[in-house]
Amino acid sequence: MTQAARTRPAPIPDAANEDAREAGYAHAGTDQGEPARGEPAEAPHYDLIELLFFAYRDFVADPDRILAEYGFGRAHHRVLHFVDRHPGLTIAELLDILRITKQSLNRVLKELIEQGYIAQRTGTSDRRHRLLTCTPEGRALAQRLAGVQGERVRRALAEAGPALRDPASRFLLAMIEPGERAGVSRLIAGGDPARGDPAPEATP
Amino acid sequence: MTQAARTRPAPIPDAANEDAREAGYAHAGTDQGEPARGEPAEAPHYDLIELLFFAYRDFVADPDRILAEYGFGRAHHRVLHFVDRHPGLTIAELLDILRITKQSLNRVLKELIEQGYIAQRTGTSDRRHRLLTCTPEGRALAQRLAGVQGERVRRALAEAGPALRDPASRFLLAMIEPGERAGVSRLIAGGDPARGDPAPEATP
DNA sequence: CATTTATGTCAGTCTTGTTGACATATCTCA
DNA sequence: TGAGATATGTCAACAAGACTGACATAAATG
Repeated sequence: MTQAARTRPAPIPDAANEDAREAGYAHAGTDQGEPARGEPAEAPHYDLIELLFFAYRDFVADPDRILAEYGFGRAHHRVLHFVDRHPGLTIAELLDILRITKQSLNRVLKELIEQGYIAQRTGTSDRRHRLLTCTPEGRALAQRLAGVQGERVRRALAEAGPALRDPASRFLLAMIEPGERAGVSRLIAGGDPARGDPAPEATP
Repeated sequence: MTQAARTRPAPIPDAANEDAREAGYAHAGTDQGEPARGEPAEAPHYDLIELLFFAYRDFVADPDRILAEYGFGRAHHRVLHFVDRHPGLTIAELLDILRITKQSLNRVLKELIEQGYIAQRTGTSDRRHRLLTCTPEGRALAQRLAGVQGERVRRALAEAGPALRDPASRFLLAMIEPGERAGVSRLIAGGDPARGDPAPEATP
């Protein structure tokens, strides 16, 4: 057993310390402190804020376990995922999606290439470009990872109601920076990340 | 300008490389490859998977900017947030919420205490416990951080429809590991993280 | 009094992000 | 054609935040 899981067995602490809540600078529950007379300035949606934290925490835990088998991390996952979803992606496009520096990207990308999960080709119309694609191994891993995440989503919708799919999507999209939403929508719709048009089906 | 934002100005790449999609191990869009005859084994919900990634990315970007002013990071934010929400929280409870090691927690917690954002008291019924509370400064910072995240949520609901609040909550809750949901629900409802009952209002 | 529990701490490692500087190949435009 | 801009690659250093293992102390508990 690792140290991350402490000595205590229960997933939720079980110490029944009745006095633990004699808070000093206390406040609790629904009272949110008046911000400035006049405007009640509604309280933050603490429920959604925290649900997003916990949901994301569990959402990435599944892939993390698989990635550990390969000696990879989350950074590798993101690269593999978007390259799998968008074969022919360039470095610049990937940088734009991931919002990290090219040095950070290069480190993990180099490993994925060296270990045969991603392949590079030189662009033909612009030979400066490096077009990234997954090898069969990379594709298999990417799909295994998407599999466990998709399974969590599938189960969530099955349990909470398939009707939630659309509202959940719309909420999450609205949580994205307004200026980015169009690009993200195109990307998710399978569109070319570089342009506005739909995905040109891979030429066979 | 930093290196993270590359030379190219556009948020979405603008190179019109028409040939970029002559993929090698190509696949695209909706075809998901047959998994094993018999069961069609529905494709993963790539839309929700990716929306979660992008939404979370922007969701944490707001606090990150504020935290940088104080020389703090995301780890400090999480600690501050849950201590603010649950005054009198113990170390063990916090470890259980955050799912990190005590060493990791201790590093950031020590900084928050030394710099006067969080205060510690010894438990009275169990003097081994350290009951954590925010100082006024800690509370102010915690609320400023919750403010920007709450504002994003508020705007999302205003734009995509207030009716989404409940469906979004239910979806996110369902995305959480089943065994954890009850505890998370209690926590969010303002309940004592250690027990099953509602929050004992802070004794004045 | 022995053991367990809650917490603190030292020391080292890993992943993944950052900055700054510089190199190379290729494309574009005047 | 040649000057610049663009796309990529790379070296070196650094920081945050996670991890591991080991050990120390105080307090509760039987």
